[in-house]
This record gives sequence, C-alpha cells and structure tokens, in this order.
Amino acid sequence: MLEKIAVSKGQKGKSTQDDIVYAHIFDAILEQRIAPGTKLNEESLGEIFGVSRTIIRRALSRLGYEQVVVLRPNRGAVVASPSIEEARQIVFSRRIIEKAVTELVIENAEDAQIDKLKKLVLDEQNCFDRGDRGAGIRLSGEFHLRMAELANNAPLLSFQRSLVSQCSLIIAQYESGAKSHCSYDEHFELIDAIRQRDKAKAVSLMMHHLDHIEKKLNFDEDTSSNDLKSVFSNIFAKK
Amino acid sequence: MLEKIAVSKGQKGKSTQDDIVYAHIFDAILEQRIAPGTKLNEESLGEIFGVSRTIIRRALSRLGYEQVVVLRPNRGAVVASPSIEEARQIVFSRRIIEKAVTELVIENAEDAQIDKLKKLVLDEQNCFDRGDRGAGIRLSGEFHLRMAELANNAPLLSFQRSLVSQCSLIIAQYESGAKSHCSYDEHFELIDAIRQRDKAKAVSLMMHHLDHIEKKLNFDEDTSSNDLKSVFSNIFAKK
DNA sequence: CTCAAACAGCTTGTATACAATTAAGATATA
DNA sequence: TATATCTTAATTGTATACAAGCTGTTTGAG
Repeated sequence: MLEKIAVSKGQKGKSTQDDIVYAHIFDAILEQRIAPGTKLNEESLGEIFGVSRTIIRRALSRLGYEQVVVLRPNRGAVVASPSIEEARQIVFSRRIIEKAVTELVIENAEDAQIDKLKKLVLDEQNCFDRGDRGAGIRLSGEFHLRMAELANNAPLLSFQRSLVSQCSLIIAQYESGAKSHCSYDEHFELIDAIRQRDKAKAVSLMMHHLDHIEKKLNFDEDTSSNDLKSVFSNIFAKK
Repeated sequence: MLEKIAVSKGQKGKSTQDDIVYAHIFDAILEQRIAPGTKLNEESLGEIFGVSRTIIRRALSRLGYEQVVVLRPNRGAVVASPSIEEARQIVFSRRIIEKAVTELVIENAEDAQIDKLKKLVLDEQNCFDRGDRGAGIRLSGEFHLRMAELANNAPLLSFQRSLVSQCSLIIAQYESGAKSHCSYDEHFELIDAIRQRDKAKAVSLMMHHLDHIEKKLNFDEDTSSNDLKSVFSNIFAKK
C-alpha cells in the first residue's frame, strides 16, 4: 500500500518509509488539507499509512525540527500556526537569505539551469489557473527552493527549505481566499533579471516579492486566530 | 545514573532523556573528545548512557539534522568531518547571518544584556588561559549563539545554532594545536563596538573575525584529510 | 594465485508491548 | 454551586524482540 502511495507521489526510489510518511504529512499541511492547530495523533496516522508509531514519530520529529509542526512533550504534535510576530521574523529571515541566494545564483548558475526554472513557474501558473491553490502554493515554494539549489551552498539551502515551508504555512493561514499570494508574474520577471545577470534589479525584485507577502500579513491581521493569548489580550490588562 | 550526569552537566530540570544524551554527545564532539569520522554505534552508546537504542536513535537523528553527525541509511552514524569546500560554504553562510545578527543586536539589545555577554567572554578567556581548548571552543561558540538570542529572531537563532556547531567542528578539525582560533580579544572588541551602537564598526569587526577562521582554513589546507576523493585526485585523470 | 559468490556476524530498521504521563469526568466536601 | 481530589481512559515515552541489510571472511572454481 505504501508502495502505491510512493509511486503516486513520484518519490524517488530510495525513499524509506519515514521519508514517504514525512512527505505526505508535509504536503498535506502545506496544501492546507490539514488546518493549523490540528492535533496529529500518532496511532491514527500509523493506521492511515499502515506503519507503526515508530515511523510516525520519526516523521513528526523531522517536521518538528522544521517547525512545520510543534512538538509538545508528553502531549503530542500539532500543526504549527505561526503568530503574526513569528511570521514577521520568518519573512525577515527570508529577506536576508533570498538576497544572498539571488546574488549567488547570478554569480554561479548557468543559463541552462536558469531556463529550467522557467518550466517550474509555468507549472505553477497552470495550478493557479485551474484553481488548485494548494498545489500552486507548494510549487511557488519549490521555485524558491530551486533558486537556493542553484546558489550551491548546502547550509543556505537547508535553511531556505525550513523558511519556505513556514512561509507557505503563513500564506495558507493568513492570506485571503482566491488572491494569488506569490504571483508567478513576479517569478517570471525575477528569472529574466537573473538571466540578464542584473544583480541590483534581481535583488530589488526579490525584496518587493517579499514585501507583498508581508503587506498581506498586515492587511489581514484581524483574521481569526488560534492564538488565544492574542485574541484576549485586549480584555486583560498588561502586567 | 543518567540523573547524575544530568546534574553534573548543569542541565535544566525539564530535560528528557534524549535531551541529555544529545547534549552529551554534542559536547563530546565539539570538545574533540570524539574525533571526526568516528562511527557512533547505537548499542554501545546505549550501554554507556544506560538507555535503550530508541533514545540513542532520537539523539542521533537530531545531531544528524544539525549536521554534526552524518547519518548513512542502514550504515549508522559517524561524526561529521566537513571537507574544505563544505567548510567554506558554512563560513560563507555565517558571514550572512552574523552581519544580520550584529545589526539586529545593535538595534534591539539593551545595555544590560550586552554587558552580560562580557561575562561569557571572560569565562572563555579563562578556559584558554588554563589550557582547556575544548571547553574554550565551545564557549566561543556560545558567545555567537547568545548574540543570536539578543537578535530576537527565532529562525535566525536556530540556523545560527547549526552553523556555530559546524564551525566548531571545522575549527577542531583544521586548526593547528595551541593557537587560539577565535580569539576572545576580538570578542571583547566586538562587544565594545556594539555597546557604542556603532553598526559599521561592529559589522566590520565581525567580518574580520570570520576572515580569520577562513584564512586558517586555507593555510592548513594541506592537513591530512578524510576526503579520499580529494586526496587521490592527482593520481587519476579527470573524466 | 586471483577473483567471485556464498555465508556468518554484526548493525540498523521496524513493530510491538509495557510504563509513565496527561486530560477529563466523577465523586465528595464545604 | 463551586472547588478539590480521586479515578479512569487515552496518548505519549521507552524498552525489547524480531526482520532486513551491510561488511568481511571463507570457500571454491578457473
């Protein structure tokens, strides 16, 4: 059964069981099929995937390390639901990383590699056009990941992976319905600037790109939240 | 028995078993009591710490995620031994993060918090003066971690944690004997610049600080290496 | 004597059973 | 009725047993 799922998800052959489970839960969270705050019960997940709790626990630890789920000792895992403040910190970090990544890509990547990126953005466009917002958000994240790959720096790539995941969560949580969050138009523009090796322009485009995410955050600040402390903070006087 | 170790290490009370095991292996690696490349056998570690393989595996995964050990599927964990190229990437990442951190600290940290840092550097000085190089390297890393804490940005802090660990490994691996690697003098200077809220000077000091690490890398490049591919690259013709 | 295939051991991967902890409901007391 | 304590069910934490995989050695054929 797991085999079938693995194939349907197009995972590489060498995937072990926890990789598969990890990838499925990860995708489900980023595509908003599981809401932020949802409790992730180990035994239920085990039954769903047909594996023991051992495997589920490994997958959950990994998700916990990437901050996509929150692990509460003795109380299990829940899907992360970043607060506005946490979201701001995450976007801030991305600013720093994306700037460096963009510059590295311009310095190091070959034309052919950059062209490949375009295909990915076409896929992304496709998803949004046919209304699959979840997959669109994920592909949009993948675009930024591929950029980091072309930067040729392993630690930056792994940090970017974590940041992009968390950003997708934030977008899923805070951005209102139909609006395209991370418009593929901007991705196309960015690729062109990189292709022309125009560092200043590319970095500036990237920063604007992130501005858009952050502006949405401010705009939708009043969205209902799971963070009880912030919901009721106006009732109780501050210490 | 574990209890005793926990106390002797001054861990906080809420430490669970894997935290303790994790911390011990971590410290042992960073203090060079285990050499890079050493195989970490699960059962042996289990006996040493008096816990089951379950706990050891959790600790090893975590170390693997932080890149302090390398996990090879079906073949166990070994202490990481970064190649020169990997080391360069790590130092490059640190340049980016440390610049951002330094600026944030100057913007956000209170005088009292900065003063606290000074005590830490005194401890560091102490260690080197009395010849405890291992502990010195660890404290030097802790200095940079504290800086990241004062920056008030959770994702940056967690990335910094991973980078600092890896850097300590690099220093332990490549730097020759007695030389102080990350001289505490520079830490003192840095603190002063931050205290005066002199961004340009502080950032420049920090960059020089990292230059020193990197220069050592180049200088000691000929040190015997575990990277067989590079060792024998002169024998076989390139494809 | 060289090389290859089969075997044995040891180590890691996974499932399961049991212990410890938490959360919720029930009962009792003021 | 409100509060506190006890009890119980559910869930997580840990140990252990068994399965699968790798490594090194032995054995046999060329």
